[in-house]
Amino acid sequence: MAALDLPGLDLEAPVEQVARGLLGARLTLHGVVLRITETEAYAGADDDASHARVRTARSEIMFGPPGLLYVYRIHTHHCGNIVTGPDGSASAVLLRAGVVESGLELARTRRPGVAEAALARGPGNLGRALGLSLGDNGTDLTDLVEPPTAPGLLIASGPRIGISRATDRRWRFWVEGDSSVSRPR
DNA sequence: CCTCCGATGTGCT
DNA sequence: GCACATCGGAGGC
Repeated sequence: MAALDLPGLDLEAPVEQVARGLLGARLTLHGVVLRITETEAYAGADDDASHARVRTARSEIMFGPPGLLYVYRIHTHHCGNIVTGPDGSASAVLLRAGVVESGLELARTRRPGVAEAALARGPGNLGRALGLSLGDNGTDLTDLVEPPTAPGLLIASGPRIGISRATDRRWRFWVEGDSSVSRPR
């Protein structure tokens, strides 16, 4: 059986399917519980927008077993992904936005003066609200992710944001109408 | 070793 | 719409 066995959420399924399935899931990290509202799927060698289009020290984690945390740095921010797919295949789901359901005070401390709905809006802001750092790379999320409990979410999709290659894939997914979801540029 | 640039966000024009 | 912070990673030499 898979390293990460979550009811109703098969992390070894195709990455775009997992990205959809993670909407409404809850992630607990560094004192904050986040309900995920926006994700993006990234694959391996066949995805020119993915860090794993080439296998390097940075992307190595994406080739590992599902359920691990992949953290990368972009400019002044840290972004978090959940590794998916069988061990040996490269794919991950970028966490783009969420709603802070617990640990609100802590998240506010990390992002002073920011409206509640915007605390984890955008991957960099989400990482900050969760207190992510490169040291979190490789964290086993097995006991830290709870699959969605409320089925029937209205899910929308569109092109991924901020990439210059493989822009034809509609691999960004979000909960329609949720105020925490980020806007395309 | 060196140069270029980014799965971002904010602030200013 | 555009500049820019800020530094690790990727790739060139």
